[in-house]
Amino acid sequence: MDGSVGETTRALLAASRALVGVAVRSLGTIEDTVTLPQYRALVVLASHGEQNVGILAEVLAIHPSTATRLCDRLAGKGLIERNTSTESRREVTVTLTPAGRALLRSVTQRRVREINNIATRLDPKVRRAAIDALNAFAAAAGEIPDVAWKLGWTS
Amino acid sequence: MDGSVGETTRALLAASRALVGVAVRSLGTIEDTVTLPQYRALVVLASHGEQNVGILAEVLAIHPSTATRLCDRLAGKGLIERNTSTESRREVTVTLTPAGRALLRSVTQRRVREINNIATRLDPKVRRAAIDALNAFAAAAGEIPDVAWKLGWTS
DNA sequence: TGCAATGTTTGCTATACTACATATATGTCA
DNA sequence: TGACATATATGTAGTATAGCAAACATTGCA
Repeated sequence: MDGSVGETTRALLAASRALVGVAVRSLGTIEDTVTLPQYRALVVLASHGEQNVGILAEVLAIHPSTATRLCDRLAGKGLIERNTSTESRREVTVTLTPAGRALLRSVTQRRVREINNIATRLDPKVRRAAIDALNAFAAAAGEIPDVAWKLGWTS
Repeated sequence: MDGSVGETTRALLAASRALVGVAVRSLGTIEDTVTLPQYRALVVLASHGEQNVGILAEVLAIHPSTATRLCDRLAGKGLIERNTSTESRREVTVTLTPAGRALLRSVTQRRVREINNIATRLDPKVRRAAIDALNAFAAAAGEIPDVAWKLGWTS
């Protein structure tokens, strides 16, 4: 135990497994409501506000026509709403509906609840140290050009 | 800043986003080789050794017939091998091939590399604290009945 | 006005996942 | 041996993702 990078990496890898597990379980709630690509689209809309179909496609790295049909299904489920853009009548603006927002909220809530659950079990002294360490880590990670939000995995 | 649970949760949530982002990017490498369900199957085989098709189906929570065809595709790609079980000739044992193992290794390596990259940027003192905090977190998380490995997200 | 560029949708095709019902092979027990 | 249970595979069918090509609507500019 010397605080070397290697040891930190090992610890982070272990924490990574745990936190990814939490993230996956939080998605379990909605897996029969929306598919993963659909969920990703919702996350993009939540974090970046309403978008054109084209922008959405670009962000998700899918073909515009695929985005159209993905929106078909999300709209069919009442999770998004399509409106003609106010700026240009050929553009279609996609917005989260209250139901879509609620779905995302339920995922985050579940995630927070579980993380909170785990944090409660930490020794107070360790917990104090964890805050600084984890914030520092998140900050350091943030310096990397972040594409994860594109994939809808970050919330 | 009082070291309360809420603050820890916030920090963990931030770290979670960062680490999940890392995990997702590490999967990006292989996304045109295997699908997510296929990857999950490989992870199960890696972490739990060779399995029957039936057990695999159960662990992945999919129908046995779905597992059969998933194995068809993985075998077609040379990532797994099917053999008649030594115990019973009606059972089929599924094993990772060296190629399958290599694929998983490449994902983990990419993950380690990126985490290492981030860890390097941490202040040595913080890094020291991070090790303890994250190990404690991973340990605390481990006490929860963990189903994440079922989903193939933990490695 | 007419024509090119832009944004979205639709037609088509292919692959994968999914399950249910059924078939086949094997094991087990009476 | 014969009947039943178990393990896997195959037939069939529905849904989602995905991309390419083509149609369509709209914008903007010459």
